Amino acid sequence: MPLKSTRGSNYPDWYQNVISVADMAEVSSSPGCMVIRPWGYGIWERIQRVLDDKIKEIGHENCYFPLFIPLSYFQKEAEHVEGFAKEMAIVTHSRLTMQDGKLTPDGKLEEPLIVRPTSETIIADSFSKWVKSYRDLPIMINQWANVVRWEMRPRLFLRTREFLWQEGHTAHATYEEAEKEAKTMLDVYAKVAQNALAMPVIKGRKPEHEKFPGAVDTYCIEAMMQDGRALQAGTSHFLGQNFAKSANIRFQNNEGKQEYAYTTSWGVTTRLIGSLIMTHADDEGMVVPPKIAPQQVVIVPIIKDKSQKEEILAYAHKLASALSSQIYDGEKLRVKVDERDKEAVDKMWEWTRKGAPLVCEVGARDIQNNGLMLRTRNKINTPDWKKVVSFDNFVQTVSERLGTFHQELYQAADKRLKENQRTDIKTAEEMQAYFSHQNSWIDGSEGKVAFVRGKWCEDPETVEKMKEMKISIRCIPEDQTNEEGVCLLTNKKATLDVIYARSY
RNA sequence: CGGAAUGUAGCUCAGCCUGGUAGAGCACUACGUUCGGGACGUAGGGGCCAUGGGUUCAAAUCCCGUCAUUCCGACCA
Repeated sequence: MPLKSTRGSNYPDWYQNVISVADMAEVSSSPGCMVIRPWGYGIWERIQRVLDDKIKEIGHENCYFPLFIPLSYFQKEAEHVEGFAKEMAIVTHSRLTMQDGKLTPDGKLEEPLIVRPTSETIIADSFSKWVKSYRDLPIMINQWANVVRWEMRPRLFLRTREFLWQEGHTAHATYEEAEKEAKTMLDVYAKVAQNALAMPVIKGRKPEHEKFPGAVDTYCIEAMMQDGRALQAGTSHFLGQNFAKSANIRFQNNEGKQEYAYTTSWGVTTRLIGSLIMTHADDEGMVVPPKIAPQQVVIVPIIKDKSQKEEILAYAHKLASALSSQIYDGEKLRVKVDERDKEAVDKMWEWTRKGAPLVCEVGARDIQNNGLMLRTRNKINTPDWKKVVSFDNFVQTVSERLGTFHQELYQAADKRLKENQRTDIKTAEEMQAYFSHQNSWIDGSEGKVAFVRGKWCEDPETVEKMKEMKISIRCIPEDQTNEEGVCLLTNKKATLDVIYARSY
């Protein structure tokens, strides 16, 4: 029995269904916010672990900055404040008092505090104190935190008022070094997306009108969702000297002269979990890539007769312990025996909907044969879904099976990305015709909309045109052909290659 | 923040038009039958009908306000 809504019947509803049946998150009673449930948070913890290791490998250190930022800090960088002004949560009072039987805010603050939507301004303030000499540079820090942006139309994982992220901030002595840092971090994001999340991405740079407020250059990775929309899965900004000048991050160079530092910032958010769902989930629920699955193998005991319970559980634990000593992706396998007092089938389907990669059923028959019944999540509804495997064979091959699982997820997503990225659209008229369709599940049939790779002339008038077509330039990809062609919005001569799409 | 729709049990919804103080299915609990099956039977628990006000002898039902959710738009990771 598939979900209430499928990808084909109602894509947005399907997305919410997956989150709900997989117990990943729910809408909170606190408006616009989400509760991230253990299975969803477990995935986030795995992503954190993988990414945190990479961030530290490069030489960044974790630290923590305040949640509250004085209002005046935002006034220092004009572009920055303009970009965020419309979506800020502002603390104006410090206590409640009872007035006419109603709790009323009282103790008005001298200066209102902003609940951080991002921390460039407050971190730049610290950087200015930390940096005196070129010998103090570079500064390379990162923080795992929550941020608040007052969204008017929330969607679980994709757009909520509060979300979790990692934000890295660095300061460097030279333009080149800072720019290289921004690009290095983009590479890290792309690799983590591909290697851990099994999600292929397109690396590129944002056009001028899509840049982060206050940035010189914004780099990004863009992924293709199953309805052909683009989702920005990570972003890295080269901030030039903009924030250094507004916060006075200056240092003395080796010639004794004062110079402004060059800064960067980069981040990924819990939105990645949304992208994971729309990359891998199917009409039966979630499918979690093994490297970030909280449980990679779940063992469900089949107990028909209570007298067999002890023996079957002992066998299940023997299997779990044998599997746990196996190594996949440099770590011991994460294995769970589901001992809850529930029907075995119910448990099996629950793990299917949650998307645990491998589910093993073990019962009396398996003890007899020294085997197990293996269900491989991504093969659901195919002949390879259910297989009887011997105990020893499974223990020996489990890491390889998880590796294959990851590969298959990646290949399916990569195939979708390649097959739905049109490069044969050559005129503004063809472009209009292509984007005349609504986005819907790209199931290989005709009339589907996804990405178009083509030319852009950079004229300001194209921005309005794209708004009308409800599309945007997702990025200017790294691999430019440098051949002259025709702009897909104006038919004017153009050489810049861009990715056009609708987006989340 | 603009437009539309919706708000009744944990979930999906009926009841509202034509006022008379609550229903179904699923889920949950117990017992039983089954079960490597996305079961079945019997019994049971659970709702001051989003919220505040108004009309009325009487409001889930009619009227007004507020809040929330979903979809569309603007904005955004």
